[in-house]
Amino acid sequence: MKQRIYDSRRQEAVVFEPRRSGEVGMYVCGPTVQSAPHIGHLRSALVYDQIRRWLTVTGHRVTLIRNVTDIDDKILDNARIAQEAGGDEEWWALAYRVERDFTAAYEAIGVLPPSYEPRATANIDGMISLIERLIERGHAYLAADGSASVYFDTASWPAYGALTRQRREQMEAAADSDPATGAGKRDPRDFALWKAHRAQEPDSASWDAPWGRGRPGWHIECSAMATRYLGEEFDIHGGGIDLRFPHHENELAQSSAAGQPFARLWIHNGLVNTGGQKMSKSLGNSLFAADLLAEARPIVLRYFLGSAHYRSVLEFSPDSLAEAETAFARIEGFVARASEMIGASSDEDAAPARLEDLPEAFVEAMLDDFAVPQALAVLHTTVREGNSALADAEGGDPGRLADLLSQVVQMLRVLGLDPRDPAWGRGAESGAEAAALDALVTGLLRERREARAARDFATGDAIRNRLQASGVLIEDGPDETRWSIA
RNA sequence: GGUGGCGUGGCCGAGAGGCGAGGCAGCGGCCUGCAAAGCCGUAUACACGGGUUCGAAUCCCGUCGCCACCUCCA
Repeated sequence: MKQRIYDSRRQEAVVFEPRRSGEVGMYVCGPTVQSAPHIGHLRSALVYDQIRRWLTVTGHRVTLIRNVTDIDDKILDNARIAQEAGGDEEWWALAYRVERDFTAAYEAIGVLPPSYEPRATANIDGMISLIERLIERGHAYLAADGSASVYFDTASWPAYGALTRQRREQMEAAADSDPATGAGKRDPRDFALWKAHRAQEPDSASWDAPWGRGRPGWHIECSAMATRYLGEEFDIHGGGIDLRFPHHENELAQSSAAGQPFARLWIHNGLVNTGGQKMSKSLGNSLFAADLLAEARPIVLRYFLGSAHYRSVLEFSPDSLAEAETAFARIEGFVARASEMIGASSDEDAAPARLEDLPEAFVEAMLDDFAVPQALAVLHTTVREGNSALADAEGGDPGRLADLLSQVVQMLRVLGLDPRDPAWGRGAESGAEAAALDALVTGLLRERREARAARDFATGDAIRNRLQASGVLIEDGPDETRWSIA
């Protein structure tokens, strides 16, 4: 069975054939680093992380480029507002600080670093060449007001609207979001490729160009960087569904008008809703990464974000993370108990996921447009079988248990959810603290065992309650009592 | 006005012509001194009305409701 991917340009699932067999070039729209990362950014990054991991497992060498847009109106605005309030942070310092927040949040939930993360400000020359090419070809023009602004001429490009199946004539004639730089446009649907420098903006936010000093418009940076790192034609372009228009439409228009085939396949991930409503800055219902990470373990947050198909809306409710915690803890519980029972080796821990070790149903789900929720169903079913095998392991088949454990761990690894992966940090305590805690708990459990042996259940239960109150959960097994931190 | 999506059991969430994915919560049971964990069992679910079909949650027509995008968005 071949990999199928839903191409949101063609609006249908297609069999994925990379340009070069065994290699995939993938460009994903990263954040505009203007303010703190929220759950939507995490979901988006996670979606492409899982796709990238899966394509790697199925034998592709994936080059993943995820940009950082570190120059735009909002960044300048936010820096200016903060400065007016007495701050002294430059726009570029703000952008860099926010970029680090993003990196930290991505890393927290186990998103692997892309192959490269180009910054817009480091690719101005590529954007300038692209704009020159568009001017030469008659698809861009200098602003009529004599400023250095340059606009894409949508009327000159009949295919404009191809990505989102909209006809130019029927598009709402929206006023330019920024009248100051929107001046000199021939048509309200034209978009800025280059924004002339304005006196009130810092000099550090402008660059020289053949038509005058200024800074790049939004959209052009992605065209330039995708081409630079992946070539004029590449396999997959991804991003949030809200970027489909105008951002991706404009990328496609300017790149193809410049004579480049550009992306062969477009992937768009769904957004996160709260209370049935889109979460966004303007609605003030943002769920920030920092708050979520304070509320739930990172691995649980990752599990939650993968619980809906990547193209579906993911509904976040106040109970979501607690529910995810319960569900994921069940998987972890099995992995822990089964590992103890059969004593999994550390060699096995380190082994990368292998296609042939995965259940067929899991593989089929992933091949069918990365159907992670279906893959999770296979995972849960395997865990249940594993727990059954564990329950009668005494007189049962240890080989079967080992096999099921291996399958579960392999699936978790593919999804980036292996609780034994050192990336998750195995708890915060140092070795000495862990040893001290272990000694204390073990001592209490010994006292409890003695009390219970003497049928003094009141004392035994009191010890259990005390441990539970401290966040230590205990489970009585046939021979010994396991304990874990809640 | 244009473009696209959605409506599945208490909740989340897959599926897309024929065996009721999976998770959370609930209920009954097993295990346990009691728990916890785990296992087993447990639901006349597909917005509404028509139609096509031997058979429709799935396809077609219509209706209602919700959401997103149309130059700030992941």
